[in-house]
Amino acid sequence: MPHGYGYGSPWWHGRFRGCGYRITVPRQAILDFLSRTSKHMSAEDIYVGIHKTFPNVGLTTVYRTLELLVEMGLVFKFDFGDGRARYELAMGPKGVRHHHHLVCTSCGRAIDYTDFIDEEKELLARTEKGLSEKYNFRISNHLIQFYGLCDKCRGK
Amino acid sequence: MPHGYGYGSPWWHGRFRGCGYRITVPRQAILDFLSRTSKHMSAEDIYVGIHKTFPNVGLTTVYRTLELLVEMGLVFKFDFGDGRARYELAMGPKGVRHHHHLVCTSCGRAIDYTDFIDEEKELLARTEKGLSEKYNFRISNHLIQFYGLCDKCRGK
DNA sequence: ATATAAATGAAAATGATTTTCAATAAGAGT
DNA sequence: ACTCTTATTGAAAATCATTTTCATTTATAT
Repeated sequence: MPHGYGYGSPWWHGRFRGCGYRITVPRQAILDFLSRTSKHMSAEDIYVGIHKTFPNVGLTTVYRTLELLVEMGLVFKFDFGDGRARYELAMGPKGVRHHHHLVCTSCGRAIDYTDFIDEEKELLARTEKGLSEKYNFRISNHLIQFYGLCDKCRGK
Repeated sequence: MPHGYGYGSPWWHGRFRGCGYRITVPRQAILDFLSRTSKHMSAEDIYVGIHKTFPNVGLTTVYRTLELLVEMGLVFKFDFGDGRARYELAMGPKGVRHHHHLVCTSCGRAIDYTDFIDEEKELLARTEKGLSEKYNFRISNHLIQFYGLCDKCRGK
């Protein structure tokens, strides 16, 4: 099997071992679950999602694991303004899934978009460089979100 | 006094009256306080800030007023990732204060920046147009934040 | 197989924000 | 100015996502 991780250890085992973190059932369950969806999941969504298969993984552990994954850079954490954080796998075997969000201020739905990323990337790189120098900031990340009304909510 | 609103009713009275909202002491206090600062204030910051002069304005009213002001578009609400919302006056007599933020992931400090706004504006306008059409979204706003370590937090 | 420290789950704590509800006050009409 | 109507308010209680505590379990180095 050239490329792909169908058999053998999942690709992220090395990252864990390298950081001295243990590979546990809840962590595998959560990463596996996240890798099977492209939606924006809340901690509770994930808890519910794995509960059928792993009934003894608690919500606390989901929160703790997500915090760890965010800190490791494996997961992105977003705030769409409804008071609960959303999580998404940052990258898979194929690399970083770079995208931004269109958030509906009425129903809270968030749509991923990857359009215009190339021009955007170029501008962002320049902006980051300029800002880093001017404010002596080490920029590691950015967030772009557009807000508005989705097609369903437009008709009032 | 040509231009400026030093005497007479504050500029936002009309907006309130037009919406059928009453002009009350707490609302005046909060708007006045926000117009005197350029910092990013939490609801409690505002509560504390006006408490000396207006000891009988409660925290509940601060939250309620901010919600109203955000809905009216007079105030922007931001999330810098520390669990408490921050508020800023959206515009003054001089117009919209368009800027974005550099957020330090270590100390939580947020720096305003207005650099590169012109190029950015152009790209954003194009992106908004494209996204609006493609996803049938009515975009009304956007958020851009850069995350990293500020000068003070860089030296670990 | 064993030791040891990391990881876990349940319950309790936290803390920002919201809701409830009776009391107050803004503003229209007089 | 006075009255009426209803929006607005403040205090206390409720909510709810997330975090902390702590005794127990488990991954993994030995």
